[in-house]
Amino acid sequence: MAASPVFGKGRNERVFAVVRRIPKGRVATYGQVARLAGLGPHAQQVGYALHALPDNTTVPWHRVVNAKGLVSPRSGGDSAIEQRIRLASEGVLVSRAGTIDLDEHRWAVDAPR
DNA sequence: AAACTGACTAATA
DNA sequence: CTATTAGCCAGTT
Repeated sequence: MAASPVFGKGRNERVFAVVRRIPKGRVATYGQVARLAGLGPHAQQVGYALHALPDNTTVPWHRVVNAKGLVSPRSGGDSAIEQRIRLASEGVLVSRAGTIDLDEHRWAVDAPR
């Protein structure tokens, strides 16, 4: 075999694996997850993957936000509000406008500095 | 089986 | 600050 013994069946599984590794009280951006998942600069794929996520998933999708530190408004969905509430419940402070202090909550594998 | 839609980022103007 | 352009995959119809 020698082919690429990749995990999972698609890229989705890979994204979920990374999101699941996000520690509580911390948030990661789509671009960050995409990079860790090995998708490269293709952050949109992460968004699409979460879109296909079932409701019974154990993945903390609410810990994923966009690069602006803003909670994705999604399309006409109130789920964005739910996400905000979940984050606040974990100790993540969210501004009234929906902005999060990435400097404070950005999930850094190695934050030197 | 083909086409459409959808949770994004980054650079440029 | 906003607007525009280019790139990707999977689920649903």
